[in-house]
Amino acid sequence: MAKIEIKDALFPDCPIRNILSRIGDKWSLLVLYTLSGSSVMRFNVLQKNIPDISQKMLTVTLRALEEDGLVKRVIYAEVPPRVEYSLTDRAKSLLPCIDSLIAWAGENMAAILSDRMRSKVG
Amino acid sequence: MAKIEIKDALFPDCPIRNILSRIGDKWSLLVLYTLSGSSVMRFNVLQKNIPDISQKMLTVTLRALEEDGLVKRVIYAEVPPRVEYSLTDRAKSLLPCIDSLIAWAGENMAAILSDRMRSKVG
DNA sequence: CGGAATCCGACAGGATACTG
DNA sequence: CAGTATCCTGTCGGATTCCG
Repeated sequence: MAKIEIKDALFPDCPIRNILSRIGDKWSLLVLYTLSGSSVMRFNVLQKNIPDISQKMLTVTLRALEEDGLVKRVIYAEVPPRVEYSLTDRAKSLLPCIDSLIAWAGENMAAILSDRMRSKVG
Repeated sequence: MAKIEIKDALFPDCPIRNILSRIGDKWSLLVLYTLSGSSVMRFNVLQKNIPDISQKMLTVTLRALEEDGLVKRVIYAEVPPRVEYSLTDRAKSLLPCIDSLIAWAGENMAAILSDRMRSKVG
């Protein structure tokens, strides 16, 4: 999952490749979904909602999402510092896609798991 | 992207984590989408349609999708051997999600790219 | 033709320590 | 609090070779 690439090398216009190179990593979709839970969220709240993300990966993921115009980052010049993250309109337009994926998973995951079991046995 | 895990260790019931652990890798979505192009597809045709996939990764990806009940594999006892792959009904029910993702990408990728440019400069 | 097996490099991502 | 900066490891996936 080469998130670094701005465009896919061989197929710069393939939507699947380009979208996967952005949100197909381990954390992006999870961060977007978590952010969709409230209008604005601070760094450490975000981290508490995704307990097993390291702060490095949270930072890296947020920066990448920000570069893609999916997340807005607002820094308040206070002590202690406060940084608030929120979804951009562009990200909000992506939410239905994510939701439909989640809905699909909710309906099919149990069956998938039992299929896995059978394929392990047989 | 730990595709090996049957369930996510910390959140076995989180749909996002489980779905991502399956189709969030480099090739799965691309293979599913390619297969959706025709009712049945042979191994080497599939490979020709995804020129930069190695035959190892095509095999691995197809096996994983088969285990999840997303791809059906039919072997014909001929010489030379023939193996045909097709989407299961479960996979077909996932196609709308994939399509909406692609559609979103089609509408937003250009803007994302230009945002990237600006964030590189500024 | 459609794989399986092996070797191997690159890099995503975790752990830890430090800072404004 | 919200990060950076290193270091280090696991694994993903490419290249190659061999097989029914």
